Amino acid sequence: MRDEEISAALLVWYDRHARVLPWRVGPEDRKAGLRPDPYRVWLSEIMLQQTTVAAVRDYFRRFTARWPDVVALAAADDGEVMAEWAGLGYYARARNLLKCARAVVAEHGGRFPESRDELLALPGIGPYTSAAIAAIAFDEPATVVDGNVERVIARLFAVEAALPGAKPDLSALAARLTPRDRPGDHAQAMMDLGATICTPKTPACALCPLRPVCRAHAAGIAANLPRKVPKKAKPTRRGVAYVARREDGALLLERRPERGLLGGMLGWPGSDWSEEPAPAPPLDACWTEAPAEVRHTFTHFHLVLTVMTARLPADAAPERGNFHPRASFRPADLPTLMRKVHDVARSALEAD
DNA sequence: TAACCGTGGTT
DNA sequence: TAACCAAGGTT
Repeated sequence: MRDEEISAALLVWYDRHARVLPWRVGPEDRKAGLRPDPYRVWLSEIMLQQTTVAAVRDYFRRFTARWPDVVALAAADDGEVMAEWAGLGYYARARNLLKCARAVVAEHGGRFPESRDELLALPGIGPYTSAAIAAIAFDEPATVVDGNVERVIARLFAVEAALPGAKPDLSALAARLTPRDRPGDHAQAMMDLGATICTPKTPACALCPLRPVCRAHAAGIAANLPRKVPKKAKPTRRGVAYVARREDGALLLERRPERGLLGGMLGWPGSDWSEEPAPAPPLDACWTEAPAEVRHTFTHFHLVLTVMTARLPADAAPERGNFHPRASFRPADLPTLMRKVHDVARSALEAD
């Protein structure tokens, strides 16, 4: 079967089985002339980087309700955007989201550029996202290659070389299938197929529109592709977090540095995270160790945090951090690790 | 180039 | 339960 016929079969499947997503214009509406809002396409693509659709849904709804267009987002307060992103992870995305919105306003008059190269020059937009926005929002015949597409292509052409080394080969093969007509729907169809049929562990080949032309299925090795180089084991680090509560209920928090882990997010003052962390209380007080530890796993290490709590007098003067009044403190504004620390500390502070 | 950067669901 | 995995980008 020719490449064009494979693409056509995929679009027929997509017309019937496309997922309904808050940021998507479905195939019927698309063919009727509707186009998605580039702002919503961009926002969804940033949120979806290494993140599942289920996790993104509510964040997308809250962001678009609060900041309906790129001009509004560009004018937003940094802390409010970081708080709204809290829990979604990879916080550099949120910092770059603001940089990008402000660049679109300052350098492009508040409208997203339509070419892949101009999109690629914006903060937080890399090879995948630039192609996705160009194809989905602007109908450019850009080839979109994400983890789904890599998997679909590796199986379709039975590519046995391991990722990430095989990525250039997979991209070249994916480019052969990119149609001049409906490139955006083609990209979304490839990703929907990978997410719902051509899944990592046990692909539903019986339901796949490309099964008749899939070389991995013919060879009986679909579930074994794509091959990947094994990942390194995660080391375990330890640390101490300090939760101080003033008489009036105010809590001592500090804004983390822009760069690095949880950069730009609110957190509890604490030690370094290492094999043997040095204690680093933010002020002299009667610190009590909480009865439970906090365990959390990041991308490249496990973390075990000891939680220390203290009650402070009204005139306490900490060396680090700022007091946040009880009325305005929301655990949901914290990254998940810090939320876990709060849960443990609250139990300890209330368990008199 | 390879390390860094979150989190929650699935297996 | 531990490993795997998800619409990657930056340095």
